[in-house]
Amino acid sequence: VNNAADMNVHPPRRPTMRDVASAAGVSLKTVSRVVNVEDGVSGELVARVERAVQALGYRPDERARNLRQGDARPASIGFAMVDVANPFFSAILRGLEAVAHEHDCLLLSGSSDGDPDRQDQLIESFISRRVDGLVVVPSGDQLGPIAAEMLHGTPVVFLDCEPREQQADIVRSDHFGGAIDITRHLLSRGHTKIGFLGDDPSIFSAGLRLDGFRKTIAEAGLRVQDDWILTGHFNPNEWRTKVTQWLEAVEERPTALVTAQNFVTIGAVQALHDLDLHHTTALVGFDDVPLSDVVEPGISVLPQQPGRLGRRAGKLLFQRLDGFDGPPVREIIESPIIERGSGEIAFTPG
Amino acid sequence: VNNAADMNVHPPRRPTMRDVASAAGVSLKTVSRVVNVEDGVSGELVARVERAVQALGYRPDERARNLRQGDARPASIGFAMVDVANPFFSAILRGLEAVAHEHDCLLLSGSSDGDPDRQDQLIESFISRRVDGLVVVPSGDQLGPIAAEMLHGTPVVFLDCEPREQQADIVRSDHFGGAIDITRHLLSRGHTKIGFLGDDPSIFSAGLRLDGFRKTIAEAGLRVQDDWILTGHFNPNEWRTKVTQWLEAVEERPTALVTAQNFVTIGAVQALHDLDLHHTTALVGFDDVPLSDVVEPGISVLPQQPGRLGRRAGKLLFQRLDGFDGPPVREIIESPIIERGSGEIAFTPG
DNA sequence: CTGAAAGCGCTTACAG
DNA sequence: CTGAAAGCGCTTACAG
Repeated sequence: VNNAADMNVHPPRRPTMRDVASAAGVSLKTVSRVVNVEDGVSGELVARVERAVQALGYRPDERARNLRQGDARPASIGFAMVDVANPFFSAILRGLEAVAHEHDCLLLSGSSDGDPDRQDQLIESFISRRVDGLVVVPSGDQLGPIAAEMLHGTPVVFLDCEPREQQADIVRSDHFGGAIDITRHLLSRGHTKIGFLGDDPSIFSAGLRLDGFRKTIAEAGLRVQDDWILTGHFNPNEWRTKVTQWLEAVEERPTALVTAQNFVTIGAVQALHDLDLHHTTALVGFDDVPLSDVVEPGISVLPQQPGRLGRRAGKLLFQRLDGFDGPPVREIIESPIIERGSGEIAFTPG
Repeated sequence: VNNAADMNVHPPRRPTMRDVASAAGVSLKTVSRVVNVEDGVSGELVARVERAVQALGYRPDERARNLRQGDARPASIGFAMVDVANPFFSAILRGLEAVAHEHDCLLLSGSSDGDPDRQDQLIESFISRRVDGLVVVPSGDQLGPIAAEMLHGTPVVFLDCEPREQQADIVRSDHFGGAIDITRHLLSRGHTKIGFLGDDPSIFSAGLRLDGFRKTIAEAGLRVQDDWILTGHFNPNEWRTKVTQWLEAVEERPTALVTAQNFVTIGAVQALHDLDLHHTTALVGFDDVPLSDVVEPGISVLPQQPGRLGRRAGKLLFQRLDGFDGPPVREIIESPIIERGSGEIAFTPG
């Protein structure tokens, strides 16, 4: 009782279940029962333990609990994405968060910045924390540590992509079909010189969108010109600069643009305005963008539904964690183009 | 060697350090040494252990390691915010993520949606995982479980707010001063009927911004009219509707608006366009918004620097975790207004 | 250079 | 209804 000197050492030791037990004069197991609201403890002991918990400010250590519990109830899931600063991903994250919260489960997340190595690190850090499940929007087409982890029975939902040779649940948009729709939309307005601006094609969705573009251009009997294709991983301001430089330098300037992602769309619209080309150059983008109906002309887009993607992926994951054992689910979400003006600018010769 | 039946049981048991030890014919401790790249192990044993690790696909359990290690190296930090779907917060998160990654540390995060109870749950779930530090943008002015946790020596950085009666590191924007600047900016253009649209004032930053607005209006000898103040927690579309209804219903319509947050700005700009008031109603917002220089008129804003806030908060937190023991740091970041047109619309009588 | 024992904070499986 | 023992997967502190 006279260890005041000890008690005042800087970070006062955090009370453990053992401390609560001795303070309440009961066994460890009794404290465990009370803390976990198991029944079969007399009212008096419950009260005594609860008083001790209060007095000491005891909080159970979830790591220790989880360590012994093994595969009781999902305690945490992990989400690996490209860049949380992109609203597309943060909206997915928000959807996942909501589902995880409903299941009283912690959500770990991180951005890979499109770097496959960084992604592998992320996934490994999730795995080393023994997450109960994973949702992944992969960078690159390597599965890295994911495949091995699936062998251990960890359910994985792939978002916005479709890994080869891997049986797993998938939720994604129709990138290929969407790119075809957008490209046809521009072709039907008379454009023959169409540029494509997008993420690095090593990202699954970006690659498929580029494929859809190429295929549609070729099918229209046009040639795909490589200097009309610009890809990379940039933020809106960087895209603005890139696109401006490109439009100024390109030998023959396209009369229409496909922008394959929200940051690209924002940068490209700004670049067109900077060069005063916004009323003559058609543009349709993937992803909706804030204020796109207020800009002149309005920005035509094929919107994704990131919040819905996130919630759906979360639902599927928890279904698996709940024991669902059916064949892999594969959901492909299509969306129609929203016409706001920029995509309906017709080609005018000369 | 003949337990094939056992091996095929559905989720094959994850190999532990003990499995590696027996496969390599060494002790637990030797495996631990190799896995943690401690020296003092003969080349031959290192090779044998590494072979076994490979063969079994062994991955250390970070929870168990962390449990025994106690306060060795920061393993994880937590970030509680209002809403990750808001780019302001996701940009902060991205900044924090970068710093956490530099320190090889896991970042946990979650959204409270402005609900203090939800925030307490979040913080408690972080604490029960024994995060080594916290970064918090609080909802409401209660510290909930944070204060108790700080007593245990867990460093906390408060972001974008300033809790009363709590010694802690703080990084935030100058909400009060910013609101004064914005309001004066509009007053100096001749406006006397100025509306304020913002987050629920129970959120620290929102409250301070409203205070700054009120004070400046009063100092100008004007009366603060309650029906010119609209607050709440909505997304851009909801704000668009709210603002439209409000502008249509309000007895005397303001000629200028202060929008205290990015989602509000987006919704309000859309509402002004919907009602064709955008060329006559002045508007200055907190936070920058995509495409704000492309809209007509351009949207004047007092930009925050969320990425910088996040990185700065992360740096401070890891400084504390590194043992820095100085007095609380208090950084207040000021920004100038970016004039793009909407804020410079002068009041025209009649 | 290598290892056997004890412990981190909790839960499981079993006794009484 | 209550508890003593063993264990989760690792590390620390100590021997040899």
